[in-house]
Order: sequence, then structure tokens, then C-alpha cells
Amino acid sequence: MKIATFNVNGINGRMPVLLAWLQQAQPDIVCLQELKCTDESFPRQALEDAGYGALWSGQKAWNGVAILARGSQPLESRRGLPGDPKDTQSRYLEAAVAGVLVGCLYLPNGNPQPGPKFDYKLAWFERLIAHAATLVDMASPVVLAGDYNVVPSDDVADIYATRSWKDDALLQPESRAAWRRLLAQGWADAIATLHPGEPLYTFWDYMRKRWPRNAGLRIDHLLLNPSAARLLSKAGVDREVRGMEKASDHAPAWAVLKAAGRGAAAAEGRRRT
DNA sequence: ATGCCTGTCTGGGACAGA
Repeated sequence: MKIATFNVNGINGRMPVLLAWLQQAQPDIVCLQELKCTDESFPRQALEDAGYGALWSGQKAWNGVAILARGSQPLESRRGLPGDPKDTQSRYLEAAVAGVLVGCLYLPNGNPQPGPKFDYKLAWFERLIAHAATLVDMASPVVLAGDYNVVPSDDVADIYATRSWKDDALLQPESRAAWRRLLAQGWADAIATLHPGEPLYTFWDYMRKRWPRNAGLRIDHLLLNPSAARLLSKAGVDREVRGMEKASDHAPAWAVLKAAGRGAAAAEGRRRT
């Protein structure tokens, strides 16, 4: 089973890219962020025609998350993080698909920092940590996938260079401390686990020729609870998607879990023949 | 400190992204 996360930066303008990637990569589960569309304008029919059932939480102009499942309908288990009823931003959606619990998240960017947006980012992170604590020890596989808006370290595996980013919310000690506390619950960073030290960036700013220069950041992550981590067999980034016409500024990141969920082994078998 | 790009909502320019 292949699970992917992709910040599309506007789903309706990104449909040609999204559909081409779905067709090529054939992910079983997809977490999408930054839909930038209302619930009414979500392209449900086009995704269904491409073979995907969908669940979405839209919002006018900004944010918005969705979960896609190839050949089935995701079963919603949660909409929004607990802990702040006044938070109306569409940033979290959770569903069960083929025996895997999937949390799709779009963590606040937090710029500029310091300031109220950074405070909101850290507060949202605390709510995520509290909710993740209730999921990490589940007997079934759990994957928390999305745009975390955190560059885990200054290492070249996570960022091309830090000079122009040192004051950015994505690199701040508070953001990284929250990230480390989340992982310390027992979550495995799929890409870092299988490709330690490799610069598998997921975001390249549109500005300053950062894509042609491969001046990227690793901010889209898939975290696996121990049950899911035991099944981890592959992980990667489909970086060619960033080079397509009318690309998002993010590329999809993905992980493959072996024999996860009912029928997955049969599906793997079919794929090999 | 600002522009650099691209998106949405609008119908020009503000705001947000990271």
C-alpha cells in the first residue's frame, strides 16, 4: 500500500498536474493540503472519474485538506483537531482506509515570527501532539501525513542552505522542539528512516530560481506509528512533479507499507504480474 | 528592508504562502 502526501497549492488550478501524477504514481491513499477551495467547489467528480473516493474539508481561499482512496471511500474518523472549538481553519482530517488510520494535516506556517501567527502555529502543534498521543499506540497502522511546515534540522538532508531562512518560522528552535517531542512519542519519519542523510526535499519556493537550483526544503512528512513502521518498505519524493507545467511549489512524498490492510497483499500480487 | 513567484478573491491590488 502506497500512501502519499501532496500540498497542491490550489486543487482546482492543479488538476492537470494532480491527475497526471495519480495516473503515473498510482498511490492507494493520498493526503492533500492547501486545497484553496470551498467544500462546494471541490472537484469530487473528476477524482472519482480517476478512480478515487474522496473526503475533504474545504475553506474559502486558504487552507483545506482532503484524503483520497483508490477504489474506495475513506471512512471519516475526525474533522479538525480537538482542543480549540474557536479554530475554524481547515487543517486536519482523519479517516480509515483499508485497515490504516490516516491523519492528513496542514500545520500552520507561522510567519512572521515572533507574532500571533507563530503563536497559533505552536498552539496548533501542541494540539496535534496531544491528539497524536492517543493514536501512537494503536495496534493497527497509523500514518500522520502532511505539510508540517517544519524543517527538522539544518542538515543538508533537510535544507539546501540556512542563511536566508534562519529567521523563518519553519526553522525556529520552538518549531523543531515540538517536532522532536511529537516523534519522541514513538513516530517514525518514513523518509528519514529509509534515506538518512539524503536531501529528499519536498518544497522549492517559486521565487529566485530555487527549483532549477535544487534549493529545497524537506517539510512534508509521513509519520508512522510502530505498527505502521514495522511494515515500511519504501519511501521517496516524486520530485519530477515539481518540474511539470503549472506545478505546485511542493512535490508529493510517499511511503509504501507492505501487506497493510485487507486485500493489500492481493493487490501487490496483481501489480507484480 | 524589499523583491523575488504564484495562488485566491476579484476584477486591482491585498494578502498569504514558506
